[in-house]
Amino acid sequence: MPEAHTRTPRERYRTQVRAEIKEHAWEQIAAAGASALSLNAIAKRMGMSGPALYRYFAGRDELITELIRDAYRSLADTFKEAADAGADLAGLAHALRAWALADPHRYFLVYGTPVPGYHAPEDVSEIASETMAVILDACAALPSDAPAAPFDAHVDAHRQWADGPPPPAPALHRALVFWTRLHGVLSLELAGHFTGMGFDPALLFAAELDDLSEH
Amino acid sequence: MPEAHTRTPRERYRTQVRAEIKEHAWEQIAAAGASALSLNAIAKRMGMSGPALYRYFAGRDELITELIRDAYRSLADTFKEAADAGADLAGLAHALRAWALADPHRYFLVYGTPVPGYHAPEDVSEIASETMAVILDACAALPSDAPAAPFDAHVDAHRQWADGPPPPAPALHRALVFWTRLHGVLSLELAGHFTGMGFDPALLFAAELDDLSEH
DNA sequence: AAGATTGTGCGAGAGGGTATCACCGAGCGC
DNA sequence: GCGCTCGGTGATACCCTCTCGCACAATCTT
Repeated sequence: MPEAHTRTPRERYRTQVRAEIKEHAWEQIAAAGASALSLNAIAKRMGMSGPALYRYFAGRDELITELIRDAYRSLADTFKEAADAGADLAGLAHALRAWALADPHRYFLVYGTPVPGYHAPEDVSEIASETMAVILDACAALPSDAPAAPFDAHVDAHRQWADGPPPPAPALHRALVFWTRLHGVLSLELAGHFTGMGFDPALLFAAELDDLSEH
Repeated sequence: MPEAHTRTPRERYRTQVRAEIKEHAWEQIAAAGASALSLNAIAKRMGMSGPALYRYFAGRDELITELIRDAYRSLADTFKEAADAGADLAGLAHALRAWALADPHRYFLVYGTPVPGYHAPEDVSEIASETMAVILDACAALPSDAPAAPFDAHVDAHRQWADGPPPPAPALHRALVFWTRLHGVLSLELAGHFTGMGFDPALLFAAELDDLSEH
């Protein structure tokens, strides 16, 4: 993290404390999950009183939203870095897997059980589409020898995109398949649904990736 | 639900109240998610005092565990019914999708973000393996013209199964692919990650299923 | 039928959580 | 240097889980 060269010392202190709060929040999430995040506990660990944190975050929801935003941002940056380094789909897949394994709770903050009342702010879905754009670019770079499945025709018929021109149907299909298959393996692995089955999830991930490349 | 032919009227009353509590719990989960489940709120809605519920469930954890158990049981029964009705893999897939869409929160109780401290009781993982067994049976019934991927060799080398003889590697591989791919589409759809992309998730699900059948 | 027993619900209360409030004190901009 | 804004605190209200002792009613036993 580069030194935020903010104007006043107060602002600098403020951003610093905010960052420290988020750090403790991540630790707490790693220890007991996002639902057990407690502002009070964070305050106590920082040697502050409970209500003091409300000077920095409007409430628990805002803090969690910020963490979610950071998680999305981190994933998008990871993908962009990999793409800038010339990674193809396999490279992106490995970057995704490494990112997920590095902090499973961060992964679940992005792709885990949604909270019914919660609606992600605008910029979060924007960051999500950044991530999707990287995958789409990698897919568009591939020859489209796919036999034009009925799904592609459907996409062609219903294409509507948040902003900008919609991607070609085969590339979108490929990107969706990439995304959903890898997420399928990763999320079940991280949730521990493969334990006791006696195989290495990494190899199942690799097998799915191979199948994606051949197809 | 068949009338539980319990002996004493008291036992009958007890099971009835327990069932009613669970019903209200499901409603509350549907409204605000599992993390917001409140014994107090359930008690108030049932016209009882807070502590009264502790006569029926040892605590919040036990209630949630019971709900999770019911969810697993419901999924396993759905699969078994479909299999008994002669469903092939496609039939199982549609049964799974229908089950998931009927109550997304139930799906996330099974396959959603895990709670760090929580460990599923023995019988829950047993029910989970019942579900897996149905998929495996359907996979074993298919001709294995797969080209013996390296993953299959790995499974052959490391086969160890909870109980009973381990399944043949190609069938297990097929079952895992079936499971992970459909879960990948379903979980992202239910979590709302496809909203705003302008395509019908059902068709993506169908496309993945087609690919599974061809392969 | 009457007593003993067991199950059931209740109020009180401990302990912890979110969030708001008025109130200080210290550092900052002028 | 002065005023003002910002950061921190204790008090407080309200919610939650969960425990305890007590009262009441239904059941079982004699």
